[in-house]
Amino acid sequence: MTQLVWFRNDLRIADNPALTAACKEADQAENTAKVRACFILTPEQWQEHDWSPARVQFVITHANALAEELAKLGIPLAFIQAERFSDSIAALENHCRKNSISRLHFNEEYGINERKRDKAVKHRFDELGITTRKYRDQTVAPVGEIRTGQSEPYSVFTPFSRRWRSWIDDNRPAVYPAPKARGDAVQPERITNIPEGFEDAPPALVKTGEDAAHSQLEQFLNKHGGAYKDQRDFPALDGTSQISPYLANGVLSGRQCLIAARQAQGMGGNQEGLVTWINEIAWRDFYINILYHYPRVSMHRAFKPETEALQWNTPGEHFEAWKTGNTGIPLVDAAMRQLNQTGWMHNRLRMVTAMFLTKNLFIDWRLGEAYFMSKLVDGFLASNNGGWQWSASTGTDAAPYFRVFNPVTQSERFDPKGEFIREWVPELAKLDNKRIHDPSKGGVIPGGYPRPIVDLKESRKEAIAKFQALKDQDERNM
DNA sequence: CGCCACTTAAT
DNA sequence: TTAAGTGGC
Repeated sequence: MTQLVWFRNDLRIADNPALTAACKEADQAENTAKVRACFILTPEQWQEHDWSPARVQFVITHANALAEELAKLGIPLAFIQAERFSDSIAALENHCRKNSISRLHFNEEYGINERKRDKAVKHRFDELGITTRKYRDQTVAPVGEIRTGQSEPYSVFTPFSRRWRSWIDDNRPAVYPAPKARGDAVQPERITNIPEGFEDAPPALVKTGEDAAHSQLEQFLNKHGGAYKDQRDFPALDGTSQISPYLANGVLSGRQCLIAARQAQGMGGNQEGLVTWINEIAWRDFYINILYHYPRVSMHRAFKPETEALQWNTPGEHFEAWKTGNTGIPLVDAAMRQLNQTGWMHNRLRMVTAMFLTKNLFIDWRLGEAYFMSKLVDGFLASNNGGWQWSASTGTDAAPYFRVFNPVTQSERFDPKGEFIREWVPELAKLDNKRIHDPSKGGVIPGGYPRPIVDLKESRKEAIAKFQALKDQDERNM
């Protein structure tokens, strides 16, 4: 009787329902019952899902750290090589045979390919007589639980979040207990090579390991949590939690974040900041639920089907300028350079750059979504897709199409002294606080910095007209 | 069915 | 302040 925990998007020991359950089942069996673990490397699949080198290196580093910590508990973690999800089924089967596995435990993932893979594994393992058990781990309120009065999924955030908060008050989620040592420590396995194509990543953004993740979380809640509401929109400030790489790859769970934040609230301090931050955890749960209820969003389809008729511009020089941070709009360029150089972008700037690509350049949101994934260390399908579709007005709870961020206005509001711009677009560093937001407006543009590649006013008007035409078309069809 | 509220922009 | 719009109660 050996239990196998299959780690995927949950690279942690604490608060891990699959791991806790496997250990419990082993404890209830005879003395010799063992717990093993595995992680499957599927680099070709990662490539296909646009995983960034930064993310792959983060995952490998943290899988190694996980193997080390599990080894101390007497739980050996095996690394299994498979190119794609479809190969991982046979590889897993082979591993289970060699290690006389009787039960397989894993936490659910909600992308369409992940779901297909898990279904195929269950089907095959049913034939083999190996029990599979899956757990709803990724959200604070188990995915699918939060529904309207008519038991329908929510498609708008605000009512979802109200229901979510009351669910939490009623259910008081707790973390799953971390398992105790199950015997002598074992020698940990280790991945030593970075898969081909993922070698070239920016330096690691955060420290490695679960302990480091928890310190980062605690430090944020204690030092910056209270000011979060007022500071989170200013990219030059250290106002955000910076835990997204951990969260996106399961080194921290949403539950742990929520419980830690509520604890910090209980200890006094500014409540409003933490309320706002908890709302961000709700956004994450919301988008995971959307992915779960509407699989089309992970099949490159718009949440609002009628927006599929939009004729996006062919991506050419404009798309290149956006990617490389050479649009002539300082805040957009600063943000894109931050992304390219660090694998991370401030959240407000994700909205600003996404709106600029989809509304001002009128380039397909799918291209932006894929580009972000290919660079972000915290690239997470549900949130990235949700955010892009929100910005493009093709998604749930979309920004009304006539509301287009003006990137220069955003710059004046959220980087008033141009500090963030100066850091990432050094050629503009000498401009004064007024001119730095739009150097093309009067005066000489510093050498090498481009003029804006589009007219903001004009392009905004055109985008709104295209959405308006779509709406008129829709009404004629009714 | 009428109303509230909205990761907000433009005025 | 208002509102080119609208989901959910």
